[in-house]
Amino acid sequence: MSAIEFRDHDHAACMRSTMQAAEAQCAARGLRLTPVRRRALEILLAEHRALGAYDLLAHLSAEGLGAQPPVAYRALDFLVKAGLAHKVEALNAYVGCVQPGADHAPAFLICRGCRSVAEAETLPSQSRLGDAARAAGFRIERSVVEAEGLCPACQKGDPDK
Amino acid sequence: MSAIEFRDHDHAACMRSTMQAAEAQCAARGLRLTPVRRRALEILLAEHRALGAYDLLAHLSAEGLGAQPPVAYRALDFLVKAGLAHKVEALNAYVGCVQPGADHAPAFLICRGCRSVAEAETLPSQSRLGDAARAAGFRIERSVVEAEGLCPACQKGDPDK
DNA sequence: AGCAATGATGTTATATCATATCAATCCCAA
DNA sequence: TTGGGATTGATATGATATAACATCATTGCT
Repeated sequence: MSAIEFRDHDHAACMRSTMQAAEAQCAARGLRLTPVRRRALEILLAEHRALGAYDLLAHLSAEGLGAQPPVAYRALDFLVKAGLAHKVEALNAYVGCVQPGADHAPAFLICRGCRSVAEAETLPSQSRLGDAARAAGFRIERSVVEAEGLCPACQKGDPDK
Repeated sequence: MSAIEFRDHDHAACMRSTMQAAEAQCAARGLRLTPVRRRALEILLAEHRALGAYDLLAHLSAEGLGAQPPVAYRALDFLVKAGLAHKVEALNAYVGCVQPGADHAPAFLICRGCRSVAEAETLPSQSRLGDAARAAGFRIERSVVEAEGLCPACQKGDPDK
């Protein structure tokens, strides 16, 4: 994997292509990417960071797109269910998915310096936890794999990236 | 690993030996296992389930061991820092550690039927996420590995185990 | 077009999880 | 025996999340 999130890249293009992919997904699956949902996704994708629901709500309400918590939570719920965003459990925060499409079990690298979040893939069934689950007769339905630490930029003492 | 949490076992003995190990740990490291902390750990170990901080508080206050949230959170904070309990991020809840001792990066199998939690070990550096981290130059400091699903008993339609 | 069913949004209120702060107390060591 | 650090008690508040219900929009049916 590439962890593009931690590297310099053409972020405008990155966002455009991700939004296009999201739209294609919704069209293909009959999901409605309404203005609030679309804007919520754009906000989540604006930086490769996790945003709290109330942070998102602040952005939305500044744009007149709703002022109460349920607005943000409903948009997040839709995006997460549609696989367009993920919840980062260790932060109680949400991040836009840069590979919308295939169902996937995401894994995150979370920088505690700049709060950037990079997404990788897991195969829980191939992990040691998968071994343990098989041995115990446990059926895994969803997995949460998150690592906190320091991204390359923050290791160099540049917490703003 | 054995996932003793999902199997019938002599739980009284299980708790006794875990509490002894916890005491030994504290003695060896100069930590004070005060009455509130000790009781909190016993409550967490009473079943192999995750308890919310306020669930724990309810037990404690029923025994006259404090009535306000900070009591529970302070006890949990101590236990987690001492490695005697863990936070289950996916549930915002806490579970007693059945292998107190060595610093470890725990991984959990969480049953959504009966809320039982089994603890396994991870080696994040050996996982695909570890590969991704190395490739990205990311330094992992802490990892969260949790799988939700159904334990053997709940797969058989026995949600009370 | 008219209409019903479903989905989406607006709004109020409240539930749940967690911490800041400061005073009082305990415990050990010098 | 007293002083400093850790622990506990108590009040208040902050942060995250959902329940419930009214209204509005979209779609599909006739």
